[in-house]
Amino acid sequence: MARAESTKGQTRIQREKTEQILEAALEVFSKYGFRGSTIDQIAGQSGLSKPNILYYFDGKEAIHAVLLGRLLDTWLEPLEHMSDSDTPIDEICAYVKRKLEMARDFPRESRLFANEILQGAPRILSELQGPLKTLTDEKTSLIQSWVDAGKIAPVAPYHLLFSIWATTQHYADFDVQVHAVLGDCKEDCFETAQAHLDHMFRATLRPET
Amino acid sequence: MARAESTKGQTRIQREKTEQILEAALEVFSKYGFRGSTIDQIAGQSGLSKPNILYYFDGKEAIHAVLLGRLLDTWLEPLEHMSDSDTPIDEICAYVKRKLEMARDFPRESRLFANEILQGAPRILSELQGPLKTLTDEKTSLIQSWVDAGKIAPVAPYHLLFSIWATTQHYADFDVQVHAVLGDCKEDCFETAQAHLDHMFRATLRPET
DNA sequence: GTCTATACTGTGATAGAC
DNA sequence: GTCTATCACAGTATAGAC
Repeated sequence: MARAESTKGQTRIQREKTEQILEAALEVFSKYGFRGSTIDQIAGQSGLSKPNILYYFDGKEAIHAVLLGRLLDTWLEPLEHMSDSDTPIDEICAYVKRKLEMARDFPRESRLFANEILQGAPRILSELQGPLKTLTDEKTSLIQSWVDAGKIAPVAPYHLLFSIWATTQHYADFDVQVHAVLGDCKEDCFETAQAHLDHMFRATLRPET
Repeated sequence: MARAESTKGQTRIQREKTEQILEAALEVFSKYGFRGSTIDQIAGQSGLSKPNILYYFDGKEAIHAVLLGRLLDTWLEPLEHMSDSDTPIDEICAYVKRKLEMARDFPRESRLFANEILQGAPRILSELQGPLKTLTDEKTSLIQSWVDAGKIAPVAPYHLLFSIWATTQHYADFDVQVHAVLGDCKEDCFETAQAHLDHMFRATLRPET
């Protein structure tokens, strides 16, 4: 029994099926949450049989855990890229843009994350208090240094980040509501959103003269 | 069998127990989502027995439906109050403040709503396309009229509303993440958030001179 | 390595005593 | 009107044939 735990020592077939399962699981978990999802649904979505899935993964939780584990890296990456700059407003707005693009291109990942947080983050609380907190502490210090240098308006760094996360992820997480309200714009929606958020955060950060 | 459908013709005891159940159900549903919640949990939370709950309500869905029905009225009320004014920026910021207070005072309601939307709004899609869309169409027209009159900066009205909803509800819906990142500030968190959002939306809306 | 058949558990809902 | 006991079903997981 291989029970795909380490990535090493797997045949090509095993890797492919593992990916196939994870892809299907992401689709299902992001739509119905952890408890709302069944292995049957993942089986149907992936085209594999239920026992076959349980051959590759050690249960429903294990699949979910792998997805969450991968997610956090991807999720934090754009923030890691934000670094010191002579034009901090551009730097922050580039981060906003990147984050919005992720909401557009990876809405399922965003919803998987949202589902988890919304229900009290039972499976990733330690990740939030560890890597996430470390990174945000670091970046809020950076933002504070820009404030202190008078390069941007005196904003509350943590809450600025919250506003960025909230406004960008909203387009993925509340997608249904957005489209119910807007009727049905397509990509146009993201272009307008991009322009709006750019305006908003530039205005927010512009130092008083 | 009374099966509490209409509010009329109920004894005082019936109303009380009904409320007791709904209160417990809100607690549970907001925490675990619809499918993640069990009647057992609601029973435990309310102090009533499982069959007793099913005596008052026609099943799990029925309880959830009542909660969602009540929610939408409460949820839209602050937006309804936003009306034409000589100082539109104050009017919008008052709305933001009211919305943030709701996130603080009714986080469970916010999460119940978020859970529902996140999973595709299967039970309230028509409400979104009906009452919610009607109201937002009306209010975005109002905002557009302020833009046209040059009273506020040229923002995209729909996306302005999305930003307000996203930033305020974030403090209820992503509460766990907020506290993981901040450590443990208490009410202080909401005061700082209030000041931050006020600054952000004023800056966003201030017309170019 | 993959399937069929099946055991076991948790959950929604009902029947019937009190 | 409320409880105890129980059913029926869905869902996770396993055993064993192939």
